[in-house]
Amino acid sequence: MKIVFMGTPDFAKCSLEAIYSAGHEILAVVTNPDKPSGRGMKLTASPVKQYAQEKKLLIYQPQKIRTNQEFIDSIKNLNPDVICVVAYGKILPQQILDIPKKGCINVHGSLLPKYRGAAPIQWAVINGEKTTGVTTMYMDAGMDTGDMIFKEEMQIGEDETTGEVWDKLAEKGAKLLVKTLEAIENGTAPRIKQGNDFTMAPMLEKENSKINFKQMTAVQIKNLVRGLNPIMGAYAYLDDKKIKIWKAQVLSEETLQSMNLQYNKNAEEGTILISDSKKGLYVQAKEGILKILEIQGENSRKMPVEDYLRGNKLEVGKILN
RNA sequence: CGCGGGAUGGAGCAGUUGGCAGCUCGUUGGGCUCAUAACCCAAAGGUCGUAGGUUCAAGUCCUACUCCCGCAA
Repeated sequence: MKIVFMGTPDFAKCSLEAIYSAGHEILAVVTNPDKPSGRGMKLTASPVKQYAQEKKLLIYQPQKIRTNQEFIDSIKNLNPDVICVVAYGKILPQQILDIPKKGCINVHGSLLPKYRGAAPIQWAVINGEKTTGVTTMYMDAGMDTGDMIFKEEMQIGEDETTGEVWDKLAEKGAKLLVKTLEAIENGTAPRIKQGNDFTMAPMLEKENSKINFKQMTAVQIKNLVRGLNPIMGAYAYLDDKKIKIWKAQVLSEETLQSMNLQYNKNAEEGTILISDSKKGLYVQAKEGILKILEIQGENSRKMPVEDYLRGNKLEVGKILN
């Protein structure tokens, strides 16, 4: 089929690669403009653009699309059968949605109608979901509200991070997209209404990455930590210094006690119970103990706690907040 | 020219006004112990990122360069 592909991050690149390999004709690739990013604010091309360049595909990088008639017309002139949108980063106007004869297809990183929005994978992990998946759908004007075509479910491991789930879903999404395109070509693609039983997964704010020991349980903190790995990392303050926690594990008080270690059993939430480069770093949390496995100090790289504690003393009794 | 931090034995850090290069851990050997990730003793391991400069003397001060990292996007 003749396809226009729209997408930006590596998640989208997977899908582009898959449909390209599946032999579809890619008329054009639309991706966000190169943005200054990283240290030194160097202009960086999106993963999708890099792939498109490799394959010498036609690339569009419009700054705006809603009011960009010139861009809309050029897409129209390509006369695509289908437009595939995977994590593009912009909302498409009705005018574009109406262009392809066989519709605009989107790959979304959740089992719709759960987790509509920009950060479905992150929120699924943060909320401690046991399963998630990918969904393909016909796009409409709403935010991830279109009729669904196929879904594929996937388990989230207890210690899996957003990064890991992300990579797996990117693969699954790519395959599902290929399958979806086949079905559309054969005219066998279903249209399943989403219904009203939906939840939202909005873009993550900085505020979402702060650990609140007073309010969150040990399990919630652990889920937050892995949910924000490797995107921004969950942080807490110790003596006005920000420390990020990249990996943590939950222990029950009984488990810790059975380990025969000395510590204050009545400490308030956030208190450092044990800090030892051999035994590890344990912090009191609500409904459990948090064993911190990977940490990052201010202006420092992330490292295993054992390493961190060799050069940085975290005193027992101090409180994280 | 977005802001900032850093480069010191295998790891993580310290090194004050320039004056013998240190700490915690690991490694190796030995000792102690019913036993241990415990304890004791000993050893190995660094041209202090690169190149210049100032100085009797530079990890430390000056200049340039390379590489790494945090924030912000």
